[in-house]
Amino acid sequence: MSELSSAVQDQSKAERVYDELRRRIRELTLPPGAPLRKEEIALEMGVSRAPVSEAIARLADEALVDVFPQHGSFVAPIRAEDVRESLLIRIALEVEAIRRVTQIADASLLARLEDNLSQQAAALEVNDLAVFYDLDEALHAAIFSALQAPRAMRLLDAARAPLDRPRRLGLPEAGRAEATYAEHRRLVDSIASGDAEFAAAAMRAHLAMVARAIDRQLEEIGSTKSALLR
Amino acid sequence: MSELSSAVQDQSKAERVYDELRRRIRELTLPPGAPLRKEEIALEMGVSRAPVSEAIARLADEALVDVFPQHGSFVAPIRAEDVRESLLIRIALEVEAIRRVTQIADASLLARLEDNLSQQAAALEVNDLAVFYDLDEALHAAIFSALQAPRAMRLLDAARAPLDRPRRLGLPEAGRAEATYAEHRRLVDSIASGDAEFAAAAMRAHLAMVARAIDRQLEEIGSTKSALLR
DNA sequence: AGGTTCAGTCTGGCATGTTACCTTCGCGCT
DNA sequence: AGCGCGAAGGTAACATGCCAGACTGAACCT
Repeated sequence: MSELSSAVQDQSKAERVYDELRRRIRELTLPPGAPLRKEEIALEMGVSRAPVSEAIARLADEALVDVFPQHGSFVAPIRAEDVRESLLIRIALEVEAIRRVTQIADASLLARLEDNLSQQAAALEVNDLAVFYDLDEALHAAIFSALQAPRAMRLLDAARAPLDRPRRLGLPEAGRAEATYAEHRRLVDSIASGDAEFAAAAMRAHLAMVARAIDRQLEEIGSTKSALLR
Repeated sequence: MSELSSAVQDQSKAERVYDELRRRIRELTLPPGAPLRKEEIALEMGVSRAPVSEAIARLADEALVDVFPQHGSFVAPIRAEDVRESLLIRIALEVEAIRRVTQIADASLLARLEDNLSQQAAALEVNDLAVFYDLDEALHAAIFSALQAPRAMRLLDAARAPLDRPRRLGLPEAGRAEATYAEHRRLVDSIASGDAEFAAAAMRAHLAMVARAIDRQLEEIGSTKSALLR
């Protein structure tokens, strides 16, 4: 048995459980409020309760899970305050990041960003929103990765997770993807310009639009599926 | 027995171990490179290895501890890259925070900030740098706490921890405390002005000075106590 | 003598048993 | 019938035992 599992074990079991649970929560396969029974999860994933506990502890850090000691662990409801706070963190990190990246951007980075933008345009052409969103995430990640700041990038990723759920719950808005593309276009152009203040303003404007979209989605969710909120 | 321990146990054992280890690492009681033997720590703190493991995992998240699987856990060396990244995170969060706080600051907050500044002046008067630094931290915390963003505040706290060690290791610089006080004075004034851009610039300037001071300390340490760095 | 292999020892990761606590539900008391 | 109280079930937190991988050092081979 161990020969097979060791082949997969480039990451620890706790890490695998963490990744899997996180994915399910972000995709709403595990909906807000769902109980996380450690025993059950351990059984399903073929591990013991210990790595499951560690995974849940990490998810609790990211506000994706609520742990009530001696009572139970549950997928966290979508709390407006958590979403606001995640946005604050995201804005802080991404605005500072683009400021710095603008000053160190080289041709190779700009080429990668342009390539991503082309793919975004192609995805829009065929109206594939799932791919478009992946590219959206990839663009932001590409900008950030130029900083060589893995820990900060992890924080950004953690901050983005709670923002995924309202987006997936709400209906896609007509024209929003096209508007997003235009904002991304401006982001890349502003990086190419080399003007940090200009780039920061572009990022801030972009994320303000993201914030407004999420607000509308929260409202939409609140009026129909309030059970998921609290 | 349980009556006594339950009285203390407003926080879990894992949390107590975490707090204690973190304190020792920040104060350099546990110097960079020191091995963290779980068994030993568990024995000393009167708990089992499980909560110690959880504490160490959390410290590894904050880059205060390096874990080498199947080999050992050690207090992380002071890595220039970690310090740089922590500063990036700190600047990002604090600049964004002061922008927002400036827009929502009320008289009560300003009064608290002014009170803190008075105490800073008093501490400088009697040349008590330890108290001055506590007040420094408290001032930043007071600004941030106005945001009602506990998770972001935790991130900020985590980002500050790696910056403590170079400061404590290096010699205090003549006049630096006085200069810091002046920068703090400008920070509070800029918040009172209500101009978010101005306040952000003041915070950025302040943290740039902090960064330069830390850089000098890193250099000083590097030339004399390089064992602690790598 | 130098290099290599292999056993010993130490470590963290994981499995599993135990404990203490919180919730709930049902029984008994008023 | 209503209300309080206590027992039971379920949970996270913790204790403890076990295992596999990584370094170390010594013996052996070249």
